[in-house]
Amino acid sequence: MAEQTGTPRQRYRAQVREEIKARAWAQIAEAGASALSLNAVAKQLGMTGPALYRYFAGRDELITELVTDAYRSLADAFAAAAAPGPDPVALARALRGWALADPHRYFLVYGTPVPGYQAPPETTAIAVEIMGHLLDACTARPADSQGGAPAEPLAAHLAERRDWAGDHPAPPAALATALRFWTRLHGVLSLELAGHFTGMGLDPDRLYDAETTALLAR
Amino acid sequence: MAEQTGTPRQRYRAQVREEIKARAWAQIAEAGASALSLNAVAKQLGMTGPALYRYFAGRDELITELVTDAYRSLADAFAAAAAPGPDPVALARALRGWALADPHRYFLVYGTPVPGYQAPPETTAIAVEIMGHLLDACTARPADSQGGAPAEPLAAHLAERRDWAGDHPAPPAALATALRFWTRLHGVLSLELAGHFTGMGLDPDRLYDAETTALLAR
DNA sequence: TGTACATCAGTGAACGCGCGTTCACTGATGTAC
DNA sequence: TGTACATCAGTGAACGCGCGTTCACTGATGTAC
Repeated sequence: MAEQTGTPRQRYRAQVREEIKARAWAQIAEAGASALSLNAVAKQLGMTGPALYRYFAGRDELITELVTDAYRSLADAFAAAAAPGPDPVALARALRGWALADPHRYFLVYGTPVPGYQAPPETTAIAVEIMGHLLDACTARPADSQGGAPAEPLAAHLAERRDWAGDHPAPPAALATALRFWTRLHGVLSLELAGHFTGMGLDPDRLYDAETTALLAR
Repeated sequence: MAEQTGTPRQRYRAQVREEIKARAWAQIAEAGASALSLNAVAKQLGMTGPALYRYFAGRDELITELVTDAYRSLADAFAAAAAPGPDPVALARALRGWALADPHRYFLVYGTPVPGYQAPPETTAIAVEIMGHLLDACTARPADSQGGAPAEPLAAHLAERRDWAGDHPAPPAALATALRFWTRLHGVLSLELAGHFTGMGLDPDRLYDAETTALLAR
């Protein structure tokens, strides 16, 4: 995983940084992001608290790095899912797989904003990358590939504001489909991960599949 | 608002309880639920920390009460929206109005679960009440009122598991529509409130309206 | 290959802070006669 | 109406705790000659 370049000391540094982040994730998984404590992470690594300041400027920088990594991991998951060819269903599965693999990672990115903290600027580029894969898949659909005038009002709005699409040449119909994809899958996912379907006695798997299918039936 | 019954002391107690909760909400709105501090709330009320223990057994009980109140307020908002008659659009507007009026209240109910804490049992009944209004509105739609065999696979699943609907006599088609309503609107809302559309340069209002319209076009 | 030096990971003590919670108490409010 | 008593809201001190962060330091690792 980690690059094997640089001096021994550099490699050691990189390795310890990764270990710190791994422990931090474990701690977040247990008690949520707001409970992340530098001292506790250090103790788990057999170090004292101040030692971590050799690797991160402070708690905020650590969290920032974790958020960026979380975004990055979703982008990678999408890239892997898109590798065989453009396929919305593969992306839908990848999104859910990514979310279920570590719910707290999902929440760190898409859940309740951490108060007083805002995502680092790099995440914008990664978000564009993520949506890029989705737009690829949608554009490849015959139903969305036409560049003609979109029948729905939403597409008109989207034709004006396409910053989120980067410089992707997707036609308005594909933009609309991609966005619907995004909001609807997150709708099921966020309720599922927050445990609301368990309380309702429903099977999230079926609901997610149903939404995916419905999206493509258009 | 508060009942004017009971002895003066009881009325005073109820009043102070309400004040404590109001301050707690303000604090949650500022820094999130995990930052809620009894001492800080007490200080804002011109009291010392231990005084709050006359009113709540501890921090957990206070949060539990806030969660219950949050659920209750949504149920009330739905009841008010449904008063003129069954109308899905009115409920959709009520949901968004409720969420935007106090995003942290939304997050307390539908956002990242507070670690180590789980919603009190009363909330289940309120959730059924909330879905009841939604089911009323959907059942009233001609498209969903038929009791015939549902065309979609989702409706089959829903016909089996209808605990979340309480004893509501909604036909499977209405169950499916209500659930779609619920997940799709939360999809837009949760992304909106977490600030993801701002980052994308999109107008959440338009997206929400589009989803509402699409849901009824069926 | 050996020695002198520089780098730097990690320690331990200390800083000030705020947290939830307990306890014995004061003093005001309400009640009973 | 007045007095004796009970109730109970709120205080102030104290408990132990963990937090993020700083600082001067030790001692191991790597580098230069």
